[in-house]
Amino acid sequence: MLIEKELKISKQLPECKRALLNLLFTGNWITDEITSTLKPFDITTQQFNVLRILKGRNGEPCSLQTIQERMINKMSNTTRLVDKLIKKNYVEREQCETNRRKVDIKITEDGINALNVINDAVDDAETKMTDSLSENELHHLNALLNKFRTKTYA
Amino acid sequence: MLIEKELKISKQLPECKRALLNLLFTGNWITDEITSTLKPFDITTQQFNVLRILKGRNGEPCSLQTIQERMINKMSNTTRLVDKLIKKNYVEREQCETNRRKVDIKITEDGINALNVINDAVDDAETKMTDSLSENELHHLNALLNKFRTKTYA
DNA sequence: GCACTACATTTGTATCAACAACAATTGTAA
DNA sequence: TTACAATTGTTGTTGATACAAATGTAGTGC
Repeated sequence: MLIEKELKISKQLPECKRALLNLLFTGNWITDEITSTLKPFDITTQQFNVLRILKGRNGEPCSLQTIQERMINKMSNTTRLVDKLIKKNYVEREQCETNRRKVDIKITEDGINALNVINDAVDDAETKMTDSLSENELHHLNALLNKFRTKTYA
Repeated sequence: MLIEKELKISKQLPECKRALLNLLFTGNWITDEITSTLKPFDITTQQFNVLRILKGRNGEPCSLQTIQERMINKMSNTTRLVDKLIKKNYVEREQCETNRRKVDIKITEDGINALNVINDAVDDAETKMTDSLSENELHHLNALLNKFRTKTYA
């Protein structure tokens, strides 16, 4: 659907403004879909994200800083986000031995199990969300987005 | 830049997951840019958005519901968002005469003046942000995004 | 007019996020 | 080995946000 129609904008926008609105709107759309997919599992998208990052490291612990770097939305307080996951017994925290400023965060068995279950639901949702584009179109979209974020220096 | 590199993901993702990450990441990137553009003007992106919506109506008042429909991210509490704008003297609120359940929100002179100034800054930022893509590529991107959001029913 | 439902907005509450101040640790260099 | 700067994480405060319940208004059938 045309973004102008979606947001009930009467006049036609220049292509660049339209692209920005379209990106923001589509991003929110995806966020909403994933949020509601995760709702039954009582976990937020950010918490889910952290679990995925930790699992991606195959048991290797991860500092808060490393987690933050890899998050889709860089947030200002990873400490408290991890606190939530500790309360749920999905991750463990301990002081890093080689650099005592750091904290090692590790995913627990419980966390891995939970993540496996949740991942199935999310995979489903993700597949459905990208249904309308062909593999080729998705590839093209990715290329455009990567290029989009390229900073051009004058 | 490749999204895998941006988020330091070691393995290659399937195209569909990559597209979703890419969209979310790019959306956040845009939000961050606009947020920092607006910061000196002491206004949030959502408040700015509401002002733009109201100005787009050329003086015609607008109910809360109408505003909500047209916002990029549908939020749960437009009342308090408008409260903030009233405090700043950018908008006025009065009960709608024809339907007293509704409230008419109108942008004030102050609001229009502020918006004009802010718009210049935002236009600049928006132009810079879309610099890396050609008009043609932007058009293509828009087409893909519109298609992306098409729901396919089985 | 009265009960009933739908609608539009507001309010209460709990949670979440941004920002800044702080503390602890490490690295470096006189 | 002391001094100073940089890194890493935590905590307090304040404001924003989501969700649910409540309020007030309109329309509809009787």
